[in-house]
This record gives sequence, C-alpha cells and structure tokens, in this order.
Amino acid sequence: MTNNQKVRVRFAPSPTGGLHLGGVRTVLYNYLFARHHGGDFVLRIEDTDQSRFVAGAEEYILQCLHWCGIQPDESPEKPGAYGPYRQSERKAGYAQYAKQLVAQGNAYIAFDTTEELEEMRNKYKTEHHNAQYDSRTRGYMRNSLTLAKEETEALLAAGTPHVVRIKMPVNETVIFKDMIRGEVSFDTNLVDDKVLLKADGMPTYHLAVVVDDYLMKITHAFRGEEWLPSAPVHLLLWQYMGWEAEMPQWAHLPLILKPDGNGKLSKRDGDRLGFPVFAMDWTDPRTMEQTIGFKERGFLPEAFVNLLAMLGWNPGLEQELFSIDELVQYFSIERVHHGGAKFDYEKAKWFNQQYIQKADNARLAELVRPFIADKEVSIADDKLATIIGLVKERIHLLSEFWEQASFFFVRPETIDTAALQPKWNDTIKSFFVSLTQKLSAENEWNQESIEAIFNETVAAAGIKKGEAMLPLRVMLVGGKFGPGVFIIAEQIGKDETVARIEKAISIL
RNA sequence: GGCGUGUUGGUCAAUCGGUUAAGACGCCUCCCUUUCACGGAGGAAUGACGGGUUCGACUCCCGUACAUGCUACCA
Repeated sequence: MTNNQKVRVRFAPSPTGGLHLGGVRTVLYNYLFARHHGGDFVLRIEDTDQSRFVAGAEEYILQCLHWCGIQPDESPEKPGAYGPYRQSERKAGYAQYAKQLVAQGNAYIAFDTTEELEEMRNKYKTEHHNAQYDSRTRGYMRNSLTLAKEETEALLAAGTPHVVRIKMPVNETVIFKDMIRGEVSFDTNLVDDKVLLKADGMPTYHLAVVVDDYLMKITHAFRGEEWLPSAPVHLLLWQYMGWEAEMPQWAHLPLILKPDGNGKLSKRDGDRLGFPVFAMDWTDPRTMEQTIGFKERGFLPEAFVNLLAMLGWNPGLEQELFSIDELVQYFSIERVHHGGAKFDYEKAKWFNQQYIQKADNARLAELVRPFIADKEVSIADDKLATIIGLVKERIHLLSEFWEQASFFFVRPETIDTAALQPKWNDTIKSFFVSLTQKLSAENEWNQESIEAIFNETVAAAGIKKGEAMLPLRVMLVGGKFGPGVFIIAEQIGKDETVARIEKAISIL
C-alpha cells in the first residue's frame, strides 16, 4: 500500500454457524487498528461454499458485532462504495480473473475427477512426502497443460466439469513481511497448485480473498495463523494480477488455545469444560442444537471485549481494564504476540466481575431481567436496582444474580438449620420471640431502627450480639451469605422479617 | 512424513543485551467484616534443552526437543 492511503481493513467470516471467540478477537483487532489509524472497517461475507451455507448465520454475526459495540463502516446491510459485500454476488467477476490468469499462463484448467485425484495422491504418496497437485504431479493429470489445445477446447465445449488451478512456479522463494512475525519465506516447490475456481463456478477462498481485497481497496489484512501456509499463493496472485503495488500488508494472528492440553479452542472444549465459546447463543437451524454464548452466560459486552483484547495483545502497561476507546488509543499490531494463548475462563470471569462492580445499578437491573424472567416475581425497576447494588460485588456473571439475591424476593425454601442447631437453646429462642414482638410493634422501618431494636433486645436478654447475628441471618437468608443482615430486613419489610423469624422458631 | 509458526510461573504476561525477571488471574496465609463477598497485606511459583556471539544473555545466532497450524473443488 502507499503511505498516504486511507487505512481499510476487513473481517471476512463465512456464515456457517456461531461466532467463535477467536473470530470476535479478529474483528476486534481489525476494528481497533482501523479506528486507531482513522480508517474504515469493512464486513465482508465469504459465502462461496454453497454446501456450507447456514440460514441466519449472517444476521447472527451482525448481532454479535452489535452486542460487542463494534459497528462496521461498510457491510452487506450498509454498503459503501466498494460493494457488493457478499462474495456470492461477485460470482461472474471471479471467473473473468481466473480466465485472465489462464490466458497469462499463471493458471490452468483441470478436468480431474475426485476419484482421479484420490488415485494420484495414493500413487505418488511416499513415506517422506505427501502427494499433492504440484509441479511434480500435474504432468500426469488431465489438464490444459497435458492435453492438446483442441482436446481442452472440446472438453470445455462439451461442458465437462473443470476447475482452474494456480500454476505454482518451480524453484522460487516467496518472501513477505508479516506485521507481527517479520519476514516469512516459502519454497514454491512445496506449495500445491491450489484450486482457484471451483467446478460450480465459485471461487475458492484463495482467489476471492485476493480479488476482493483488491477491489475493496483493503490496506491491511489480518487473519488467523492457520492461513500462513497458503500466504504464498495469495502473494503470487497479487503479483500475477499486476496489483502488487496495492497489496495489503499482512498480519497473521496467533490462535486461541484450549485451557487444558493444547490445540485450537473449539466449541467442543467449551461444552466439555463448561464455558461459552460463541459470542452469543447460537441455534443450528439444521440440527436445532443450541450453544450458549457469552452474552447469555451473563457477560457484559465491554468485559468480553476487554478480555479478548488482552488475549494475545498487551500495551505494556500495568493497567488491565480498558474501555474500547482506550483500546483504540493504545492498540498497535506490533504488540500482538507471536504465540497462541490458552483461554482462561477464571480470568474471563474476573474481568466480568470488575465491570459488574463498576456498572451503574439501573443498567445492571435492565441487563439482569432476562436472567430472572422465569422466576415468578414481579419487581419494580428501582427495587431491582437497589438490590443489585447490594449484591453485585459478589457475582461474577449476571446469571449468578438470582442465587445471590433470591431471598430478597421469595422466602427461602429451606434454611441451613445445621448452622443454627449448635447455637440454639432456650435463651436464644426466647430472645427471638421477644425480638419478633418488638419488631412487630415498630413503626419506623429501616436498617438503623432495626439494628437499634436488635441491640436493645440483646441487652435485655443478657446475651452477646454475636450469638444472635448469625441465627438471624440464616433465618432471613437461608444460609451464611449475603449483604448486611439489617439492610436485608429493611428490604424485605417488617411483616416478612417477622414471619421468617417465626417460621424458623417453629421448625427448630 | 513435509512445510510453516511458536516456546518467560498452573494461566495471561512485562522485559526490546546489564532489573532482586514487573503486574494480573488462580492458589495459600493474615487483616477487615459478628455471614459471604469486596477491599488490604504477605507468600509459594517462571526464562524447554544444548551450543555459540558478547565484558555481559530471557533478550542475538545455530541445533535439539516439544507444541501447534497447514498439507480439500472448507474457510
């Protein structure tokens, strides 16, 4: 790219299912880079594989980006000047470029059937070398290089299924500079003649990515490390098309690995280890299989973005909590790690907890609604906000709200009597009986007044405050947890407080 | 198998030839809190291995090991 060109980056998912953590991180790095340099972020849909098309996947991806607060500047829904934004809508164009490459001698037409390819691989495979369609084997195959010109034309005229393959040069070294890894080089003899145009007329990723990036004036191309081995094909294509001067700078991002063992993090690992891998809930329309997302597990989008940003990138500061605007400010591709990072769900939850603590109670109340929708209680917004303020420092996920706060809304079904029994005797029992009487007679009802009555009653009964505090908590809450016991009493109200104490006395 | 890429505590990681090798998560101890949590203080725990280069290597080079990715008319 030329220096004064406007930065343009793209995220190019194929709409085949749920949006993976690693995908979101790739989006994020694209977005941060674009914003940092005042450039554009483009969403392009790579739907060239018709057999893998999944209905609804494109909309789903949009929703995930929206939830994360990442809006593309251009997308299928919001076209800019470089459309179309779906590869399937460019079908005719790709064929032209493929034709040009064939005419130039940089590509050729191949008629081999699946069976013939299979046969070739078995035949030429050795212990030391995997057989591939390349300079060593293409001479034995049925293609426009081995067939007479008339024969090829006759086959074409007869409508014989065929693909277009790149003709990888012999004895060349392709070198390029990756923004993250520095100089990377490949021996062209070891790269196979990748299919460029499929028999159905659709381009493969290899052709499409080059053509689209060129047409869409992409200046920086970020993608996962798994693409590195095919980079020489793309480099050569840029060269053969005569677009070398406009080729984007490449950056191959490290992988996100599974927490245990090694290898790429997959949806299966999440299922197995009990954490989400997709950004949002995804239901496969074919199998109806449902997969949980970070959103529905109770993550805040800003926490999700923050934790993903830190997985493979680090600004070199001690600060760990960054708003998306701060990330934009600090982000630099040079500080992206080379090696893959294992995903740590515990740390992810810590990030979320930090953001929950910082978040506004009214907003949290709104966000927590879906998590209590199935509970048969109706709670006013302000009441919910107040209670969230009381319990938010002890939850890591929004989904944990109910287990930490249900006693504010419904009487505990059971109480931890085991925690009470050792302290239970006639003295303490009569203390609680007299406490309920005094509480019932009280007109003012707030945590100060409740505590004052409690103190009086304790003194009158001649017991220590500590002996009665825990029992009171267990009676109201059901267990040994939760915020201050008097504020709980205030919130649940006088009648309910008295009722819970009386019920506890009756069963002890 | 071949090729590519990678390797600092259990995990995320700072360091860009000279530090007692930061910090965070998790774990442990203590304090705070008459519960739990939050918060605070402290602790255990790290440069894969072997060679170079250098006055001096976590840092640069080479080799080995290990890991991982690719090796489809999938992306």
